[in-house]
Amino acid sequence: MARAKEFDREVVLERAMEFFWAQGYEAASMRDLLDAMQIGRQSLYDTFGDKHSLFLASLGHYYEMGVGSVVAQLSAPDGGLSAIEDYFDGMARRMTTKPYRSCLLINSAIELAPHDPEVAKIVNRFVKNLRKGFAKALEVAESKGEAHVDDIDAVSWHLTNSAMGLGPMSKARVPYKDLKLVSEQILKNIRA
Amino acid sequence: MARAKEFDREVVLERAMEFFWAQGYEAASMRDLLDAMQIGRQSLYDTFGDKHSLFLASLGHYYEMGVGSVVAQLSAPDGGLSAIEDYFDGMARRMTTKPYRSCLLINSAIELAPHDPEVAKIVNRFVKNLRKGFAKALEVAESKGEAHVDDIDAVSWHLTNSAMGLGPMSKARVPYKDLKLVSEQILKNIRA
DNA sequence: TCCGTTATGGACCGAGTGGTCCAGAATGTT
DNA sequence: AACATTCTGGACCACTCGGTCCATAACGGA
Repeated sequence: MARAKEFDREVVLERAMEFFWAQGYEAASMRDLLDAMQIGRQSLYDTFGDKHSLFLASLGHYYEMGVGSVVAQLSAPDGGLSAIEDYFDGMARRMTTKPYRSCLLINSAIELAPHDPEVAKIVNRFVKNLRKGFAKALEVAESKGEAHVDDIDAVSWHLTNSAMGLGPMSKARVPYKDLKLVSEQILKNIRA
Repeated sequence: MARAKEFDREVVLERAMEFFWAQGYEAASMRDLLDAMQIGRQSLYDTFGDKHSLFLASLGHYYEMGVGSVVAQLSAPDGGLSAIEDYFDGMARRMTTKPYRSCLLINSAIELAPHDPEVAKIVNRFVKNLRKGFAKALEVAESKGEAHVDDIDAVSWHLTNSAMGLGPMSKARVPYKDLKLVSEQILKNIRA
């Protein structure tokens, strides 16, 4: 054996993810990416491969670190309506404060999915999981008597669509005040 | 006077718009753009200025030719619920057939608005107009007794959010069948 | 201590970018 | 017919892109 890596893979991947999230794929140049990751050029190529592979790794990291747990909370056995409420209000609040970034997966859907089958696959899987999460939360809500949903399939798709809408809305600079109205209206529609 | 232009400004602008629509801003190179527009290099720069100006012109053209009339139909005095229904079903159908392109303005919101104040302004104006269109359609629907809307502000924002959601949804390859469910559910929520 | 292995970062590469320049062709006016 | 004006398209520019190469430094094992 010989010299050990001077950086932690997780740490620099996190930085890459942050940078892609803030800039988008095309707009993020490898040079700026290197700066942001605070890592040597060759080290990056040795560790992650090319730009596209690095992006896929970042997307994976984003899912595991961020979205995964949020979606999981939708399926919590004690969740129901409040889980859905938390999801939408959390999203609305996150998108309209501090770094003003919408969801990396939604961004990727728009920018890359049409030309990039691998990204398209990941995004499609995310959407399906999100819908499943909503469906589960609706079942729980129904069993708790919080809501009466006649067609869980239709309503869960509708909720998924509403979640995706928040991305473009925040990018269009719609303020939290109005996104809050959206979130409340969504809840009102499914409440018993 | 001298030689007349060999092309029609509207025609080549339409082609540019189509190309930006299909490719996105960054992914559309000037060389490919020239091919698509079937125009000489210098002619383009003389007529439209640089790439960014050409894009803004394309976006304007998109609004005037496409979205403008669609939004206008929402405000039609005999519209009401059916206008809203037509809007969503039309969007869902358009996004999931033939060239599979979502709305250029939604795409631009994601790709450019964060870094491009001019685009952000246009997108923001579009969103506000769309919301106004929905509000008007809701008023008409109410006056016709098709729906009872307690909070037009909240519901029109909700509809706007749902409309924006269709963009990412279609890019994520959600099929028409499911988008149709979304569209129906939206209507169900506001029907009396 | 010395060797083999690995990480490192700057030099470098070809390709492609948006944009400019200019010689020449095409046209309306006189 | 001759001129002035304008359009046209290819040559060309500086620059940036993603990616590779390589000499050197840093380290672990024997």
